This record gives sequence, C-alpha cells and structure tokens, in this order.
Amino acid sequence: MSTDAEPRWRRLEPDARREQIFTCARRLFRERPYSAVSTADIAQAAGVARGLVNHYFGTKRNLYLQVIKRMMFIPEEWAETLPDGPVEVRVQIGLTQFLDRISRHSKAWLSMSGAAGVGHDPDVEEILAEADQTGASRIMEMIGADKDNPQARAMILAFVGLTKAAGREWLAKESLTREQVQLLLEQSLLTIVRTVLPTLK
Amino acid sequence: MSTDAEPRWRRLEPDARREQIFTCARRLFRERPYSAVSTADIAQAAGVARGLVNHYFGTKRNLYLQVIKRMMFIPEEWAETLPDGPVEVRVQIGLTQFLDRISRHSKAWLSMSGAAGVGHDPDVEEILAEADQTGASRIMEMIGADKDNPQARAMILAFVGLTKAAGREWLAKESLTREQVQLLLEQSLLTIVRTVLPTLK
DNA sequence: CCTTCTGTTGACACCTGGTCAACAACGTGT
DNA sequence: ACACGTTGTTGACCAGGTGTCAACAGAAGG
Repeated sequence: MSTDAEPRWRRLEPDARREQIFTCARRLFRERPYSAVSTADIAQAAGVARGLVNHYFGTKRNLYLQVIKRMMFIPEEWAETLPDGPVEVRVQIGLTQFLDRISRHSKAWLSMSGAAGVGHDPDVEEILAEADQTGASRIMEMIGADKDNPQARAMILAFVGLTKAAGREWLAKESLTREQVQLLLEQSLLTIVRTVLPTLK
Repeated sequence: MSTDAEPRWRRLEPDARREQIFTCARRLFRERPYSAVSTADIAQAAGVARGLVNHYFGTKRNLYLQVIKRMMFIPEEWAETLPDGPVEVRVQIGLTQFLDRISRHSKAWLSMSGAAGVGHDPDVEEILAEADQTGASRIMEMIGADKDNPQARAMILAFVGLTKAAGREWLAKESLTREQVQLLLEQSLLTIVRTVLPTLK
C-alpha cells in the first residue's frame, strides 16, 4: 500500500493563506453581487474549510469591505509630476494621465466608479467618498485651486461625478470615444475654473 | 363575559393590504440597507404574518425592486411646458424647475441619486439607468438636441452624473448653496451645448 | 519517536427567506 | 339566526447561509 501519505491539507503562513482567500473573494465579488456570493463559495474557491474564512476575516461583510478598500487603492502613484504652466495645459495633461490610468485599470475602476445610494451602506459609502476626495484633491492640484476651500472642493466633487459618468460611457457602454470624453471633461473643467469658481470669492 | 369576540385579525382588500405592506417596506428600506431589513421586520411593522409578505410580493428582493421602481416615479408631471426662446433662457428655466423638483422630493431623490456599481445588481442598475435616461431626455428637450443621436445622449448622460453629484453636495452635504449648484450646472451645460456637442457630427 | 505549536477542520447553534396546508374572517343564501 | 363557501391570513416547516469553537493534524524541534 502507498506509504507516502499525501497530507490532506497543507499549512500556510497566515499572511499567505489570508492573501489567497482574499484573492478568491475579490474575484467572486467582482463577478457576482454581494448576496450571491456565500462564504462557502469563497472557501471552496480557495480550497479551504468555510470556518477559515471567518477565522481570517471575521465576518463576510468585513471581508467585502476589505475587498472594496483595496480596489480603491491603485498601485502606481497618483501623481506623476505636473509641469508648471497655464491652466489649459495642466488640465489637458492631467486629464490625459487620468484617462490613461482608468483605462489601464478599467475593470477595477468600473466596479468602483458608481456606488453608494439605494442600498445605502454607510461603511461602503465612506470608503467610496474617500476615493472621491482623493480624486478631487488631484484635480484641485491640476487647476491650482485652494484645497482648503470647502466650497471649491464641493464643486470639484461634483465634477468628479461628471468624470465617473463620462468614464462609464466610454469604458463600459462604449457610447463615447476617448477623445470625446477628454473634450467633454476638459471643456467642463475649464468652464468651472474660469466661470464658476471665481464667483466663490 | 364579553361576547363581542374581537377578531384576532381583519381581512383587507388585497390592494389595500399590498399597499400597507409596501409602505412599511419602503420606510424600512429607506432607513436601513437591504440586508439589514428582514422580512420579519417588514411583517412586524405591518402587523402581519411573515408569510403574507411573500404571498403578495413573492420574494423580498422583488419587493425591494418595486420600492426602488416606485421611488423613481415622481407623481407630478415631468414637463411643465418650456417656453420657446434662446438656449440660455431655456436652460436657466429648465434647471430651475429641475432644482425645484429635487428639493421638493429631496428625501426620495437622495435615496435614488447615487447607485449601482460595487454591489452591482443588474436589476437595480437597469431601473436606475432608466431613470437617468428619462432625465437625459428632459435635458435634451431643454437644449434642443437630437434625441436619437446616441453620442449626444451619452454626453448628456454624463452630464446627468454631474447633476446628481451636485445635487448631493447641495441637499445631502449642504456644502453648496442652491445658487451655486444652479450656476455650476448652467455653465457646464452651456459649455457642452456650445463647445462639445457641435464636434459630434 | 515523542512533544509542542498552531493552522485548519467540521460539527453545532442560530437566523433568514420561501412554501404550503390549514385556519378563520366575512359576505351570502336560507 | 345559522350554515356555507370564499379567500385573506396564519404559523409551522424546510432549505440554505453565517459565525463560533473544541478538537484535529501538519510541521518543526528535541
């Protein structure tokens, strides 16, 4: 009889196991809505007992929040340095970089871009709001706005809404070309800079 | 002994009972996320057995979809007639009417305005997309755009994204005044009409 | 080979959603 | 009044999902 006694399961470093489960969970959450993914599914995908998922992540909900949180964080740095120069040029370059970014990570970006609202989950909304704030800060750098002016920031947050919607039209629905999106965002942002923000004082 | 024999429960017309349960469900879904509302909660709020909720609405999910669907439908008519005249005037009046509308129904509007995405549920997204299309049509009337031009429509759908984000800044976060939102939307829309849309054909 | 450590398992208790046969409120005919 | 049929309503039942935890077993060291 075979004496090799293949072990029925292998031990992993906690970090490795955690990461493995996390990866499987992220994949599943991307392709199905939250409630259609069971912890059993996640465990099975990771080839692991169901209890282990809870052991590493506590609750399914918490695991989900971590997935969202990490989607928000895109590996490369946000800010390649922007050249000095007139707003028009900075906006053009900044938006080009931005569109490069989201097209490179389109899948992750799309699953993040629209969110919050109806099923309004405070925790999820908070994470998403944070992402919007990051985007807004970046844009305010582009246009040289005062980052501490809450009204200016609110205006730019609204513009971020335009950005996300336009991005979806381009990447998900393919009803606009990249050039069209760029033109739309560029012109809108310049209008805001030139006409709307100055009224703030 | 009292012979009046107060009945333990009362029969209602199916429509009345359905409406009663629906109202309780809507209230609960507005104040808590989907998964935090159990059918037992809904039944209890309506003073009714749990099974009755399923009897009238099939599944909890279906009830939820109906709640969303009805939130989307705002009773008064969309279109008070817009006067003929230059785009600038039509846009100004149209946006004023629009802001009147959403401030009047701010609570319902806010729970609809942001949505879809992360927990991406196809059915919910479809309902919300339909609402966006309705809004887009209205705006295209305002600016006299060709409603059958898919690219123009896509541009306006992106603008709807700006609208929703700006509305949230005003009504939910109160970081902008109504006047500021109006200015932002007016200027952005005019820019789109004058500078962006003409490049399409 | 025995011991220790701990990553991992599998069974358990609990909760939630959907089904369905039985029940009881109410209108109707006598 | 009283029986009767209709049907709105109930409550028990089952399937399936989540979180907990004591016990198990792979790996490393003596």
